[in-house]
Formats: sequence, C-alpha cells, structure tokens
Amino acid sequence: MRLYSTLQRQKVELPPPPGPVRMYFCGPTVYARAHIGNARPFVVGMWLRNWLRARGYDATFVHNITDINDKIYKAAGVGSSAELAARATEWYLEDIRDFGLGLPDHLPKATETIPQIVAFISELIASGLAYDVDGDVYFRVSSYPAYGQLSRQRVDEVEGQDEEDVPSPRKEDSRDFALWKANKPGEDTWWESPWGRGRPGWHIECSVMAEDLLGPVFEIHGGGLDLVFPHHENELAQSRSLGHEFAHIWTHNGMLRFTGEKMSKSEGNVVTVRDALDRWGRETLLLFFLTAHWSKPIDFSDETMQQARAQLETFQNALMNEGDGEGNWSDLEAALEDDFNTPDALAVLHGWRTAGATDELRRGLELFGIRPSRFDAPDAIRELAEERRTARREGNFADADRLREEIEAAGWEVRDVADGYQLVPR
RNA sequence: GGCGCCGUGGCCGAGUGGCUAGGCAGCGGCCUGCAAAGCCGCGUACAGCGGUUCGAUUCCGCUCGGCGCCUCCA
Repeated sequence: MRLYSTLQRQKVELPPPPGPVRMYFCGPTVYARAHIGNARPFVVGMWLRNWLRARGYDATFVHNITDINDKIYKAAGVGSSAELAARATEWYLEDIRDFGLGLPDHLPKATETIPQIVAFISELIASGLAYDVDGDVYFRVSSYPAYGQLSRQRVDEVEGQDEEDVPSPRKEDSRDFALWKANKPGEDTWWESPWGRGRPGWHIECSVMAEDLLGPVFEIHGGGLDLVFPHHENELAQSRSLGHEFAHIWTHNGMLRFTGEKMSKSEGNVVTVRDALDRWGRETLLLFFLTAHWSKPIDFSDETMQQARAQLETFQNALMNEGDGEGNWSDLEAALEDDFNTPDALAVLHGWRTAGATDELRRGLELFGIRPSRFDAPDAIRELAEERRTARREGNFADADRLREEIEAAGWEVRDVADGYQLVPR
C-alpha cells in the first residue's frame, strides 16, 4: 500500500499489515454549517481507514474539531462563542454521521485538550524554541532550520504570518507564529495559563491533539491542500523541533470546486453538506467523491452530480438480481493499493457489474459506504402493479398502459421482467 | 513576484514510451405488446510548438490556458 506524500513528493510505501497505521486528518473550524469541501477529508479518511482495516491493518483515525479561534469569536458576535461552537460541532457530527461511513476513532476538540497544549508550549519555551511576550507566545521560526520543508517555501521569502494586517511589534520575527494568544476584550472564551488568560493558536492544537492520541510518531497526516502552508508547515516545525518525528506521510486532498473556484466560506460559493445530502442523497454524493482521485480537485455541479447519480443507478439496477458472474477481488486491491485510486477502482466495479459478479460488486460498493437500497413500494403502488399485471396477462394493453402512467404519476416506474415486474422509485 | 498542481474524445475521469481504461450523454441494433432495465456495436482523444527516441498522449524545453498556496480556509 502506497500513498503520495507531499513531504517526500512521491508515493511512500506503508509498512505491511498489520501496521499499525495511525492517521490524523485536520477537521473543520466549527462556526457555521460545514460545506461539501469540508467533508472531503472526512470521507477520504474514513474510506482509507475502513479499507486499511479490510486489508488487515490496525488502523486508527483521528479527526479533530477546532472549536476555539478568531472566526468563532467573530461569528458569535455578542453571543456566546462557546455556545456557537457547541452547536456547530453538533451540526458537523450530524453531517458526518449521515454519510453512513462510521465515525473516526477519536474526534478530539481543541477546548478539551488545553492542559496538554499548555504543557507542549511550556516545553517549547523551555527548549528555547518559543518565547512569550505580554501573554502571547510565539514559535521562533529561526530556531528550526528545516522550516519550509513541507511546502518548499524558502524561509527568507515567506511573508509575515501576522493574524492581523498590522505586523505585531511583539514578535522577534514576522514569520513567527502564535502558539498562545492573550485574551482580548470581547473574547468570551479563555483559559488560565502560565502566560495569563488566553487561548491556543491554531497550529499548536493539531500537533498536540495528534500526539496526544497517536504518539510522537505516526504514519499519516491528512487535510486539505490549502493547509499545506502555513498550517501543516507549522505543525511539523513545532513537533520536529522537539525531536518528534511526527507524521511520516502527508496527504493533501484536492480542493472541491464550485462555479470554477475553490468552494470556501470566504468566497461565498458554498453548498452545505446538509443541502447536498438532502438534494442528492448520501450515496450519490459518495459516488461523486469516488469519481475523482483524492489528490485532485473535483468540480461540484449539477452535471457532475447527475453523472454520479446515473452511475449509482446502474449499480442499483445490477444489484436488483443476483448474478452468477465471477469477479477478481485483487483487481480492486490493486487499484486501491496504488495511492488509493478510486476512479480506477470504480472501473473495476463497473467491470463486475457487467460481468454479473454481484457478490464482489456489493462488497466493493460497501467498502465505500454505498449500499444500494431496497425498493419497497407502498401497498397502493403494489396493488396498481398487480392490477396491471393481470391486465397484461389478459392482453388488455390499454389498461396496462394507463396503469403504468398512474404508477409513474405516483413516482414509481414499473419494469416488466421475466417473472413479473419490478418497481423502482423515480 | 515566490512555491506548487493541472490541461485526455460532447461531459466526468484513470493510465502508459509502442498494446481497448471506465463511466455519463448521443447514435444504431437486440430484447419488449409498448416501454424500462440489460446486452452488443459506433465516435478513434491525449492544449500548441519544438526537442530526445526506431517510436511520445506518456520524457525534456518553451508558449498558451486553468487552478491552489504565499492572509482565515478542508
């Protein structure tokens, strides 16, 4: 099993089963409903974990929730930031549950990791890798010569990472980034720390949550491509400067595009997971994600979603009857072992479909959480279909056609098959 | 300006130095009372220009175009 890693710029082999394979994928900041792009790391992470387990790996998946930061304060306005974060966390949990892929092994929250974060920052300070100024603590970028190794940024060309537009005069170096931020007026959520009241910076929480649950060395760190710099670069710097290997493989999923651009809250071109689920259903959405390689961008549009839906229907049709074809499971393994190539895997599934290898097909789709539903038509529809069947037997095709139209008007399609009929929702 | 990704047939989308990807849509056919589903067949694609090579969609260079990051962002 190998995966393309941003750090090494090539596919990196995973140790053989049972591993372990410990995975940490960055989750969302909770201050609004998650959009579909936010869901990609979750979906890819769950697929990967489930697949690794199926392959005999001891896989652990940690997916964090950032429930404290500037955006949350801002979005909460005069309301309670903690309340907003709690509500948005529930939204997110509902959303990911509804994908039907199961849940990560751990869903840590930044606000529940504060003591570990404080301890980690203290260690950085004690090692001379960080310094505090009036209640703020910054990581000293110059103390870590390998800084920039992940994003291939040259340290001297990196612009300042100031949270506000004005460079902070308190920093030794504009590239230094905050580990701890002193509480400011209007910020209603804070913790006591050796540096005074405040709250953790964005990057440190991920280093700490990952190491807290997975240890100082783990196999895979994932997240959106937009997090490579500065977020992941900073995580890597914090942890490695303390001598921890931290993650070995860094996977970055491609951006979800909508109206030609990256879907993002700040652009406003957003479709929430909730809306997409309601409109298209979870299986179509999953199939949609399957159509593109995880590392590539993917376009969300009516057309691409309709194509996904059409594919899903062909699978559903195939699984309405048991086939007696044979499928080669290793074909699917080959596709997934090589960088988790789901479009390639999809082609294998279609091969099984046309071959009538329904056992393998069902098992293969199940891996991705796609479980074609049974179609149980309501009694009223069944009665119409029975009536139509009788009419057809008697050669009364005018009535048969009229009944079909009635059934269609009620949202169902009748298909005449060898031993009767099938009812499929339209 | 710096770092990086990508451009495959109407659409989506893998992949490879020479051998059919696959799907969706379309067209033709089989099947069907008519349909639907399914099956068979068809389009003969790799942005452009150079270069390397016996041979390039696949390697190198340039051009054009799209995208991401460098600021919060999955």
